[in-house]
Amino acid sequence: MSAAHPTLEAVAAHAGVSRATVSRVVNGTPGVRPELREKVKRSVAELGYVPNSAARSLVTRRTGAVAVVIAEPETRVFADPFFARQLRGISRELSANDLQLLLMLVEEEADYQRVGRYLAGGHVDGTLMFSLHANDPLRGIAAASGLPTVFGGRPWWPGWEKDDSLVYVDTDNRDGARRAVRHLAESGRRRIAVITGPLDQTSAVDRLAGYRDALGLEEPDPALHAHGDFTVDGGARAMAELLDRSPAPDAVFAGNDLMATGALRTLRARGLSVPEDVAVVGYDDLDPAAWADPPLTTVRQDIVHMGEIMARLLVRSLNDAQTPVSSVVIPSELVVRGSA
Amino acid sequence: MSAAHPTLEAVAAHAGVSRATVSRVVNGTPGVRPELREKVKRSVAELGYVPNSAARSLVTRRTGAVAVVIAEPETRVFADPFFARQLRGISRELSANDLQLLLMLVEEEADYQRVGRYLAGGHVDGTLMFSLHANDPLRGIAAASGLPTVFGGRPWWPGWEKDDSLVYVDTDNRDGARRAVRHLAESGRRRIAVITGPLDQTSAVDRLAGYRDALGLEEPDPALHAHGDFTVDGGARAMAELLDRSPAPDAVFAGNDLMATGALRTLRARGLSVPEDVAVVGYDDLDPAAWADPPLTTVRQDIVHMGEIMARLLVRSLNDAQTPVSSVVIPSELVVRGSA
DNA sequence: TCACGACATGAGAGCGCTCTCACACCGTTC
DNA sequence: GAACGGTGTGAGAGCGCTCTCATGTCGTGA
Repeated sequence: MSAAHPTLEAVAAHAGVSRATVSRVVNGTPGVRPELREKVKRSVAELGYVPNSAARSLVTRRTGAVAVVIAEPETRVFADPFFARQLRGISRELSANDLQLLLMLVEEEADYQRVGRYLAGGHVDGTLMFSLHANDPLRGIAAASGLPTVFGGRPWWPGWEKDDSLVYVDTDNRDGARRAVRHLAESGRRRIAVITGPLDQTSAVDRLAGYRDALGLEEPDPALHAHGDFTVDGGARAMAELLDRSPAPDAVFAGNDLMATGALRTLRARGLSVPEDVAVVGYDDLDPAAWADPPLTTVRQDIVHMGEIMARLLVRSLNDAQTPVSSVVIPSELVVRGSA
Repeated sequence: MSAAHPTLEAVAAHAGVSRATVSRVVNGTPGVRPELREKVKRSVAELGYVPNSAARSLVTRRTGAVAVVIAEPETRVFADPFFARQLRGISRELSANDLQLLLMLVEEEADYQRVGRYLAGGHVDGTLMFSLHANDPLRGIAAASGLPTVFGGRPWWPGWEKDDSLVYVDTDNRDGARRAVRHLAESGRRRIAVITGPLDQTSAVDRLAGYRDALGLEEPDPALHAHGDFTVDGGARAMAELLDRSPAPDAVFAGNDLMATGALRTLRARGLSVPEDVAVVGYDDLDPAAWADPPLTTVRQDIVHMGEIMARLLVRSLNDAQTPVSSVVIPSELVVRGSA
């Protein structure tokens, strides 16, 4: 066993060449005689040389790291494996490009400051940001840092449409909702209700828009519209409200699977059968959707792929800052099971 | 607005002191006159100075980063928010100590090599590792890197008990299982079956041991023992097997909530009622456990806290390499709901 | 044979920081 | 008044790397 951490210098001495040549070989820079290149490579292997990233990034001004910032209330992150999937895709793509994934979870006000300072400090080459709420400070932080940034999910703040520096990756919530509701309509349902998520999140808004599209409505019928908050309990409560109004719905489109699960619970408690009395469609295709009784008809989105695309866009703008990249919307797909 | 990234030198010039003094102030080293200290601090604020971490770690040999390595098949990571919770706890504790969280997800053989090289390269100060399977190469990689390491979940390989360099944090699976099964026995159940997870994972093994403890058994009755694989379908299948044998069980302890959910499904399909005909207890207290019908009696473990403890142990050994830290086992708690 | 360009290699500066060491200055003691 | 220790500050080396530039070597054409 040789020294713990041999330096470029040591490899150079071992191979009988200069530091510069070893550097060229290690970095794959052309212009080194093949035989010399081989010799150096052997020395590298023999000594177990690993470049010191601190020294490298000190001179290159590149860190080889990307920050993934997730600003989410506990509930959302815990209730579904959304971020785990997302991270999986991101991780794959980043490591394929020799980039490290620096995870920053934001919970409280102070965390925003910490993240802001960190990003502005130039410790990473770019960032991937998740925040589902309107007017989240993350946008400002990203802008202040001057770092290439890709958002997960369409962000939302006044005038975002005009901001062409904004790059995001989102699933096609509107189209997915459209498909789900159209499916209900086509199977003969006439009084299709909707349970919406928090309307300060674009996903909830877009899904409601898809519902309106499918039914050709300017505004949903107030009697057929209830608010959940993307939680099981919220869905159960919303379903109860809907049943207490008239006309009673013969179908429900829930803004996500959690709320659909809650709706199922209420329906069961009221002695109504699904899908005979009331058809139910969810959104997200979480694992529990398939375990539900009856199994949920829902909308699937390829979340892992969404993560991959985010990372890919970022990598592209990292490698070529000139050519701007544009946002991507991933298609959604209806999964028909027993509930509708 | 001043230069994008002012250096120590610039701050020194601005404050009219030497680089060394600024460094002392920035790092909180004592031995600087209070008035000078204030002056320097003002300059730092005014110029928006942020230390360059590359330069710093080049000389200190400290990176200020910790790698979190997760080697898990997709299924586990996706099916439950276990790691999301874990990461939450880890993230909190690390950022409280000004350490960065570097996430490395291992999926295939090649990833192990990549991680091994990276860790050996001295890019991080320590590692937190997750791997539930026997003989996972992670242990070797950790050892080879020479980095302080804390494992999540008790690892398992030949002779691990004698390896006192090993530090892990785990929940008390054995005791949790004991409580769960004792609860079944105390409510008058006589034929308590067990559905086990993959027995190459310590959590599955320990939960089985707890089952034996509670019943005072050397080995479980083969007729009352079935294998799931920690999945819903596995649990459903195992439950069917158990019901086809005799004597039919009047209670089931499932090694996790997923399998318990599957068991519930089979019982419902067979027209058996829970808990009247068969009582069911799960493990983990995932969110879907509470949504099940009937809601699952299960065992809760404080996963966020587990993450915090892992990070805390690592931080401690980072700050004081002399004093060894010892493993920690987090208590588990029975949550009684409708299913048993 | 000589001038020339193409190509391969080495020398050396410098990235921004920490840390050791030398030095200056002060108050104390004999 | 000289010697002393304590304290605060600055000078400067050096961490391991990249990258520019100078230098050396070769093949080609006149």
